[in-house]
Amino acid sequence: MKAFKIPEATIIRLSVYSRYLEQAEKRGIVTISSGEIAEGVGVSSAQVRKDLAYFGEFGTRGVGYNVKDLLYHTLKILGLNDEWNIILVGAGNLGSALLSYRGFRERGFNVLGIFDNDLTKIGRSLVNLKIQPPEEIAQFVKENNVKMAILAVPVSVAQEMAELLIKSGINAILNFAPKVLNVPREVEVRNIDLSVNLEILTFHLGMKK
Amino acid sequence: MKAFKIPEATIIRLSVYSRYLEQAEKRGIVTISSGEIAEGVGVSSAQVRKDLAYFGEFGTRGVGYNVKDLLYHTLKILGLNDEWNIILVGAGNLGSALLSYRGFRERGFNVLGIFDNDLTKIGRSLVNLKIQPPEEIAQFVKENNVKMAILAVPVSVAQEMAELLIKSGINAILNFAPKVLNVPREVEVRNIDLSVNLEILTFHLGMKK
DNA sequence: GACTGTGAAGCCATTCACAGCT
DNA sequence: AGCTGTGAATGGCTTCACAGTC
Repeated sequence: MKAFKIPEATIIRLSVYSRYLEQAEKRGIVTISSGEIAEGVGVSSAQVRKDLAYFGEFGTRGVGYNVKDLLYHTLKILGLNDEWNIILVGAGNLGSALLSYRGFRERGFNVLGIFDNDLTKIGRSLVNLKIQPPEEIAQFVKENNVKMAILAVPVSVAQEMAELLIKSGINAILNFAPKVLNVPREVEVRNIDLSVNLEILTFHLGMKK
Repeated sequence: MKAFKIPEATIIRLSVYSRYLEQAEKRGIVTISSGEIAEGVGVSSAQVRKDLAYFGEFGTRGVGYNVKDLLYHTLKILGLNDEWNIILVGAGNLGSALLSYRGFRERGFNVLGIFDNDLTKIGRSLVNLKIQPPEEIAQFVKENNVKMAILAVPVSVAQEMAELLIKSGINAILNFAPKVLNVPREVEVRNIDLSVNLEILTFHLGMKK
């Protein structure tokens, strides 16, 4: 169970399997094969089995996997059996949208606080939450057991805000600023770079001519 | 169509190098080494050289790369020497935010049209653009030379909208719906799955205990 | 001396193929 | 007979190390 090095790609797929299993459970499916999961999420069945094998033996040979059971295990592996309190830093367009993104709520992520250093925004409310100044982050994080933050600020202040977050006790950041954040090794960072994703598409379009 | 098989990871990094070079050029830097680029974007210098080598020889041994020249080449490789007209499908929270995201504009992407199938939204304006019904997509795409679309709709209509886009002549889609889209092989799709990214973080946080 | 470009080596992830269960 | 779990083979990306150039 405590496997050593697990490919990042495996974790990504595990998250996708997990959501697929949720749907399958809702549709009342009791047993599912690696082939059916594979079909549903667009990978090979060997890939599904290999990915799951990093964490244990969840299936029955000749039969398949019990949907409910496998869903439970994938959620547990991903750390989703409990809910997560998160904060949002940056109340601009992107931040506001993320706040009302239903997908987070559905997977157990609660945005409890919003922070922005724009004085004109502080005190205003966004979806029932008052925008607070960055100085409040440290206390808020302690009081509300927050481990993760979504960073949706301009590049110019991204590094500075990341450092403030880390000093405040945050140890995982989902960063939307198109900039490589410099953080201590023990802090987890995932970057979502919107332009890069469009540029990969233009690259491929260019190749086709 | 020249290069053989170029790793997706190389394209992603190329996009990052490109933006880094833009900054370097703005700061007036004329020559730059693979080591400096590497340092700036958080990869190894060998990686930088290898990535660039897929596309040609852009540097001078013993000297480094000319910033302006290399920037030009990276933009060209990515297909960014021209601007791109794109459309947005889905005028919900996420769609609205993406519309006002400055990063797209800065890299030459113009959102020219917004479409949504919510009748209460149609006709309303978002950042100077009138929201149009999906039936208009086909004509709009033809008239405005649109090749790419951003898809920010609920999972329930994502596949259907993707098919409409493809029928309308779109051949690259940036998909935000957490669902695997079924599309013909010649259509390029990139998925940005916000929840998956948070879940990778929770996985890693779980591992640390 | 400094830095690029690149074959070779090393490493990691995916696919194959089949033994092992039910 | 059907499907999982997994060692072995394959394929692909990254790192190494150095020859080549300025």
